[in-house]
Amino acid sequence: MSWGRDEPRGYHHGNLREALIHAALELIAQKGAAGFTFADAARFAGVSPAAPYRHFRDRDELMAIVALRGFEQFEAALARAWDDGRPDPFAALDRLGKAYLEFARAQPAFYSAMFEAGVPVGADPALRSAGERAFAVLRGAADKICAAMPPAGRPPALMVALHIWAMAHGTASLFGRGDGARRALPMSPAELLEAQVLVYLRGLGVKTPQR
Amino acid sequence: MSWGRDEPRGYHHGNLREALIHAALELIAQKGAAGFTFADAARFAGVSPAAPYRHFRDRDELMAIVALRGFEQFEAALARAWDDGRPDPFAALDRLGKAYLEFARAQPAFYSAMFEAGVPVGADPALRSAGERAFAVLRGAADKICAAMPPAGRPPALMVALHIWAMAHGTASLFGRGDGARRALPMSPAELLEAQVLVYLRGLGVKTPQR
DNA sequence: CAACTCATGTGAAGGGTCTTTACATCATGC
DNA sequence: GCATGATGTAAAGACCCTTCACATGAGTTG
Repeated sequence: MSWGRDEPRGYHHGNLREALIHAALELIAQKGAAGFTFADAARFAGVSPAAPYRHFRDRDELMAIVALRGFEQFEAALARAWDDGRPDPFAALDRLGKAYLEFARAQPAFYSAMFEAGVPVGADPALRSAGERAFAVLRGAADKICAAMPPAGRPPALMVALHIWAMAHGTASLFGRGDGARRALPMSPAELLEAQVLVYLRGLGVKTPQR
Repeated sequence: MSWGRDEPRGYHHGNLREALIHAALELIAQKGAAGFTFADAARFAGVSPAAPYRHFRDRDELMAIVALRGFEQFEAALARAWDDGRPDPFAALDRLGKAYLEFARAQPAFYSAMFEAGVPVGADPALRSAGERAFAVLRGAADKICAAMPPAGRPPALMVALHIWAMAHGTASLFGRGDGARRALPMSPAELLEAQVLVYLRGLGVKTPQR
């Protein structure tokens, strides 16, 4: 793949829109969401600083597109991990948590754009709905977890989904980012989250299969 | 209080350092951590764009100072809420969670600088230690919670502290920020966190006094 | 009290980014 | 072929970042 300015090209780039998105990912990963500049992306793609404006209203719109792509990939990664709750919802939930952390670790550019760059997720309908779809995976998992409980005293699945989201997100944000400089932990983020979710499930009264 | 450029002043400002910190807080709260500029802060304080360089190496250092102040205020707010676990550790823990959320809601500028602006907390020793002191409040709370459990099967207090931190931080980051545009919830962030912590504590096997 | 010194603030300047505008190039369809 | 619209360029104004030489005046010292 070649998104940079390796080969010479004619007056027209041919695929500038995609090239700019990839440039943004590369640059955000390198220098953080704040350090990334529109002109940088143009330079990276080998075009003039004005060219990006043919494809995005401004830097913020490019950032929002990156966040949108991020939510789509995030949803795909979570859905792949959840795999419809196979072989059982608890093993699948464990994979789901690990996938959440893995995404935050391996895709810092997407994660920043989605959660830290101040992109107004609620404003853009497309972005909002992409976020909803990603959350829907968690929601589906919570449904199956709740369905495994006796109907009496069964908690609202939405609440359980929000709780799982908060645990995964908190763990990822505090301990699971690439920098690692944040804190020396006695255990890995994945172990920490797994233990946390297990305690939480026990608190819900769920019988998790012991291993 | 007057940190703006209300009254005229002589050649020297008299308290520029503090004025710039307050300007930064004001501007970050208004326009976000990314939108805040060094020149803006100077204008806000009524001095030339070069003046801030007499007090801070660059924009990043000012941001780090804001984060430092934030951690100090955060620690104070958490300690006040925890109040050494009075009247009982569970009521105090509930206050602690609410204080965490309240800080994120009422002090978005501090919160952004501390957790979202990409300030390298691990790098600066003063910043790192301020963060540690804030966390120490959670750690102390976890100690008392664990002490209320039967010694057999008592979990590591550090792990419990990290779990509580992750829950509070995840809830605050996802649902508790000022914008509110993020998601319509069936319950308030405070209720959500309280329920989550209660479930978690039950999972630990703690007997929380019923109300 | 006068002179000195140093912290603090200014103005100007170079270099970078953001964004718009008029213009250049080329792909596409008729 | 040729018109047309999409895409890229160059240039320009406004703003920010940062440094430098210089100005000011507060505190110290004899």
